[in-house]
Parts: sequence; C-alpha cells; structure tokens
Amino acid sequence: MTTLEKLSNWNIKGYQQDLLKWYDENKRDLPWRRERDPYKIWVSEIMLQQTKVDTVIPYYNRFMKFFPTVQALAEAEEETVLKAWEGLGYYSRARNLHKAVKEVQENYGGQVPAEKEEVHKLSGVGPYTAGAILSIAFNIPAPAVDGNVMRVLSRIFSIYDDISKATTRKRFESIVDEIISKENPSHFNQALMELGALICTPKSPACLICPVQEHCAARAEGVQELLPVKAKKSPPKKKQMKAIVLKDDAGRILIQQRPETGMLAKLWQFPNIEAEEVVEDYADLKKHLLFMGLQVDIFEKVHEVRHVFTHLIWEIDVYIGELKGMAREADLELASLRLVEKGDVDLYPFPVSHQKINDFVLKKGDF
DNA sequence: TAATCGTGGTG
DNA sequence: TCACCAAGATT
Repeated sequence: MTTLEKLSNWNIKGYQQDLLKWYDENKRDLPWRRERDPYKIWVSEIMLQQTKVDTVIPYYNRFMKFFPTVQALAEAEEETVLKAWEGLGYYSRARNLHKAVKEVQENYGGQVPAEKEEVHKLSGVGPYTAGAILSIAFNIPAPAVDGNVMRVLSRIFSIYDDISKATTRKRFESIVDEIISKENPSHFNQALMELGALICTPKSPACLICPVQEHCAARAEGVQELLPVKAKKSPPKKKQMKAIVLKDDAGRILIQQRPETGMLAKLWQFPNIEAEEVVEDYADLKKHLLFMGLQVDIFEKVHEVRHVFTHLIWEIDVYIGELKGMAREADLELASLRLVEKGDVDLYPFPVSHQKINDFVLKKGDF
C-alpha cells in the first residue's frame, strides 16, 4: 500500500488534534519558545542542528546576551562569534550564520525574509531550517523535516525508506505537506519534533503513553523498534598527532590559526603535526617547526589527549618546549602563528581537543 | 550520492 | 569501552 492510499483512510484531523493537544499540555519551556523573533528562532535552529536541546540552552542564552539582534551580530567580529560558539562544534554553522545575518542586515534592512526562496538562499539555511523558520516564526505551513520527523512519520505510516539517504527527506516533506495543520503550522511542526524527542524516541519508544498511538501503523504492526531504517556509518579512523606548547623568552605562548577551510576552520590551536607512524620521538615535530622558521628546544612529552570526532579520532602526544632566539615576524605571519601572553590564550576560539591541552599544560601545570 | 563537518550524552 | 545518537548543510 502506498503512503497516499494509507493517507486516504487515515484520520488527519484527529491526528492533528491529538498531537496539538498533547503539545500544548506537554511542551518544554525552552528559551526560544518564549518569543517569536525570527532572528532568535533562526539562531536556535542553527544551534540545534545535530545538537541536543540541553547542550544548546546555555550557548543560546549567552549568544543572545552578546548578540541580541540581527544588527548586533552583523556588526560583530567573526572571531568573537567563533568564541561564542567555542565547544558547540560544527563551526561552519557559526561562520555561515554570521555571513547570512550580515546579508540580512545589508539586503533586507535587518528583517528576516518570510519567503521560502529568500530564506533558503541564506548561508547555512537548508531545507529543514528554512521550513522551521517559516513555520515557527511566521506560522507559514511549510514542512520542516528533521531526524525526529522522519523517525515519527516512518513509524506512523510504517515506511521503510532509508532515512540516511538525501532523497528520503523529500518523500517526508510531501507527506507533511498533506498532513500539516493549516491553522497552526508552527505548533504542528514543533509538536512532531517534540514527540520525537520525548515519546517517539530512537530506542524504546514510549508507545503506551503516546498521544497518537491509535494513528500509528508501526504500533499496530508491532514494528516500532525496527523503524526508522538507517544505514550504518563507517567507524572513525585514528590519526596520531604531536602538539607542542612553546614559550618564548618573554614567557609568551605560541598559537596558530587553522586554515579558512576544512575541519575546525579559523579556530586556533597549538602547533602540531600528524605523525604517520607512532614514534616515541619528537624529531619530526622539531623539523616541522624549523620548516616554519622556528628554532626550538623540546623538553619532554607531558600529556596525551584523545579526541573523537564523527569521522576520525585524534590521539595527540603533547610536548612542551622553548623558542630559541627571536622569531621573525614574517615567519610567524606566513605560518599563521602568533605569540600571546599566557593569560590571553583564552581570548581565542579553540577546538575542544586543544582546550584540553590548554587546561592541562597552562592552567593545571606550572609551565 | 556520499563524505565531511564536533561534541557530549547514553545504554 | 563502544556504538549510536542529536531540531542538517555543504560540497
């Protein structure tokens, strides 16, 4: 039976009512639900991408103190924005948001556009986020299909499409187009996601207390634990790294900015290399530094840091050492290096892996 | 289409 | 310890 056939004898109105009533009575009190400022909805939606509500809340509150309006964020320095995002991950979200907010300030007089084509053009705003902004902020009946929605609807209609495939989202968007409440699309979309977060969870869904259990095909068939179908991802690969905390004769610390593209773009770090083989030696590290124009004394290995990303694992041996002589300004510039006071290291946005190094060597240690 | 892009929580 | 997961977008 096709989804269309399932929908023909499926109680849309009853489903909407049961879902919306449950949402009204059970929705969480979240900071971004207390207002309907499109800018604030937008920021919350970007932060919530692949990130749990509990993780986002403190970041969201702090971000709104720093950048309460489109204008405030548009006028901020990118590095300040990255610092506010530090630890939240997926840093291209911060750079894209900042870029897009500048566009809104320039091209739309600071008002977030309420048309699908315009919103979707903004950097970092894809199909889900465009739908979320339109529906939640402007109460426009547009689908906002995220992982929650695909999981819930996979079960409601007993759909076995692989939700890790890009094309699957489109099928669910067309379903939402048919079943969305035209009276309250904002609450309907949020209710679908809230149900996925609180009741229709990935493992052990709480079908017994589900407000829409009588509308659910997977529940009727007893296959709720088998849905949704999702392809497995390959395990992350390990990379051996060596990093060094270097001090010059004035006691300043050497840090380095990462490239503009790729992983952790534009964040700062301690100078490091990827070691092809595991060698208990720092000759390769020393050679790398010399290549950047730096003569150093490496003292000892003081720490190990392990950090797991989605698709790779860094295993970092951490060394300490000292710069010999005066580094040439041009050499530092060329390698995106900077000498900063020990107390100023915290002013720069670091990935968590290098925050760990900072914590151990400079804060806990006596280096 | 499939890989890339972070981090923290959970069972 | 580890596999899996979370209000995805970009290339």
